Amino acid sequence: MGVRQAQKQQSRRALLDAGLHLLEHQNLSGLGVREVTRAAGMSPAGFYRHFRDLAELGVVLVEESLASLHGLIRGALAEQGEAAELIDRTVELIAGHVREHRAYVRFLARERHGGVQPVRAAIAAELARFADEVAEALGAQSESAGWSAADVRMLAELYVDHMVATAVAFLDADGPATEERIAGTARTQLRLISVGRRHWRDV
Amino acid sequence: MGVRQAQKQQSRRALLDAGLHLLEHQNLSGLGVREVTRAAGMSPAGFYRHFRDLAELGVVLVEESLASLHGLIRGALAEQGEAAELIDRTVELIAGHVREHRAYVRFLARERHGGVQPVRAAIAAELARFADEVAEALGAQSESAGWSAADVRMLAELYVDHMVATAVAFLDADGPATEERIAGTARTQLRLISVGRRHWRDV
DNA sequence: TCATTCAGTAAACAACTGTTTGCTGACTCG
DNA sequence: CGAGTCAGCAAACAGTTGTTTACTGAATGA
Repeated sequence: MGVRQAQKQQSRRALLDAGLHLLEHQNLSGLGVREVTRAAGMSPAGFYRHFRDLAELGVVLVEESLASLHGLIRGALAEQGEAAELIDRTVELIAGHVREHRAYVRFLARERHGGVQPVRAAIAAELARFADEVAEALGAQSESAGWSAADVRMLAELYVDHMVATAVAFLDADGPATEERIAGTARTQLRLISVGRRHWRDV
Repeated sequence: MGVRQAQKQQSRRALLDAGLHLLEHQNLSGLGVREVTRAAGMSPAGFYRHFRDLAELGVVLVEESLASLHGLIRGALAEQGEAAELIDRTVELIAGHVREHRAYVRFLARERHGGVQPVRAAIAAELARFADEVAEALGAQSESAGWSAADVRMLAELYVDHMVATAVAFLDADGPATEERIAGTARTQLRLISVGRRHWRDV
């Protein structure tokens, strides 16, 4: 890639970073083009060399956010071991992810039901793909013998929803103490679901 | 109440209604004072006779939203009967509530993690109070014998989170078919949790 | 009845906003 | 080298914004 392209990419990155930073305390629908370019050290007109809209910038941020989340899910599904310790590790994985990608997670939580339709649609589509992935992994496990595809799918959705809810809860933790309380709650809830799963066919 | 006060209340209502209506397709942080007064048929300056801020208006909307949700929870907890049919009725209750209070539910979903801190805090506080209420009701049930207070509390949080997630899912339903699919998923998930609850102490 | 209160107004304020325009100057490539 | 590309800029556009000001006129209550 030439110097020209590299410089352009750098500016684009600056815009995305400035946007992500501003969105930590603000909604996408309340963000302004001038605000972003100012924070990125660029003139307002420059923005349009990279994005048509702020919505377009938002969609790119969604893709980046969910790419990182994707890694998290892959990691959690790849784990092996006893159910209890698997749960512990999953929750710790989520906590770590939130610590490292705080801005992305906050952005996702804020815009998942936010006022910008294309962004909302992008998030919903990606989360649905995650549920597919989790469903596939669950279906391959021995505990799912005798489960219908629909039931596996709803279990996957329950897990994804719970993961998102837990991540969002971690966001608002104001110290290690509350963080541990949230982790404890999440673990117990996962354990409850796991018990339900084990006795699913005894009804 | 005198004619004077009644007229003032009416204007206030008009502002709240206009705000709620505009917030169906928009974020609170993207809303403008002028926009609201225009929709309410009032001059911009009139707004300040009723609210200091748009955030203040938002907090009032939160209180109204959660007052209606409160009725829903009371209703669900008061239900009696077999677990399976109880679940069916609860999910139907949620679906009905979303149909009747669509704008309020959308507003809650949007601002729960939105960019306006006081509104976010108000929602979080009210949801925590709901969890308290649910926890109390659960603790009084015979199925909770031998459960620690902390475990009952986490179960209550799981139920509240799930209720909110289900309500939000209903919002995006684009027809009776998807609505029924969402209801089905919610029912199965609740059934799974209920199975887990029944076998909680067998671990 | 008549002074007082006060919800709502119109007008003005300075400070923004998104977007387009023509331009410049550094990179690209034949 | 020299023509062409194109990222970023300054300036201008016509609107919009939140908030304050002094005001009006209907409801109030002695």
